[in-house]
Amino acid sequence: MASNYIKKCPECGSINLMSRDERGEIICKDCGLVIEERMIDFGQEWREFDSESADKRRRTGAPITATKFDGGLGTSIGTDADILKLNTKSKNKYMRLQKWQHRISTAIERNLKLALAELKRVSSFLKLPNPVLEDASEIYRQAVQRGLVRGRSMESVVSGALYAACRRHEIPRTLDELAEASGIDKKEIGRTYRFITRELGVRILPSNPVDYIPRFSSELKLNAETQSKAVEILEMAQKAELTSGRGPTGIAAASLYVAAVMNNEKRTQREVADVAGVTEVTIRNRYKELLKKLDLEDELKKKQKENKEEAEKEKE
DNA sequence: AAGACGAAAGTGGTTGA
DNA sequence: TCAACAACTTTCGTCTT
Repeated sequence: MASNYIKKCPECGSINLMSRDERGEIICKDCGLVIEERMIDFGQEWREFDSESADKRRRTGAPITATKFDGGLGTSIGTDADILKLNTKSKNKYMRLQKWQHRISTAIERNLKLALAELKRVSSFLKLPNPVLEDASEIYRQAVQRGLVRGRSMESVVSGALYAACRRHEIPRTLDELAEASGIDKKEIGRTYRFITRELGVRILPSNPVDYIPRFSSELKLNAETQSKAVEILEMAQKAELTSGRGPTGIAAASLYVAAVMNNEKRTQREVADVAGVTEVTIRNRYKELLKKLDLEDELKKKQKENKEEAEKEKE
């Protein structure tokens, strides 16, 4: 659904892989800036978390925003006017029900308010675009309604929802990044992520290593050619079925490493490993496979030779 | 001296009986 | 529920630049 292409981001300046997502937005995968919006009405206006301003700002009902605890819809048990018409006995009954409902909904609302605040905090820390935040809110809301939060901390469910939302929008952050941003243990996030996606039936595509390239690339300050090269290598690797079953970050990192060496922008394995959150060993393994299976050895040597020659020319 | 390489042992998660 | 298993990590010694 998402098509990728290279473009320069006016916000963070990084020459970057942009993605047009299912909402028609073009998003910088590095800083999360929304470059172009073609859709009529998503995002923007709903900055509210209190129900007072909500009614004023929202248009006729739809679209239902996920950042409000019940999406603006709700069931209430009778109005005051209704109740006045009833006899005393029934009145008491309905008032009890109203009270109950009030108790339940305020409890959920309180929880959701807190959660949404946390969600916003973490997502802005990670510079995630608005659609992801919306999606995560929706996931969290459903999780609460299904009682999946019980026995888990709110924060971990928030992180899990965010992680899932990132994956869905193909702007993945690693579990490590989520862990750092939220202060929740990586394993815990992974666990709740698996749990809630399973319980809610959220369909997640296996994450695509290509999605990691732009961010790693800009963090390593590699130029656009190197980045394209890395994507190229990655696509070849996918065709050669080198990618299945491996950690996507490792493969992305290895492709980037090879591409960097080829383009005379060499980074050490350590550097690449650090930004990708894997070890040098993993990079080495993937990198060895890439060279072997894709017959890149010759190309690599050739490029290195060229680079050397250029370096000598410079000296003169 | 730093980076690259590879072997060996350990960890956490998945899978299948 | 347990054991086998694959991917990844940690650690460490050796080779290369």
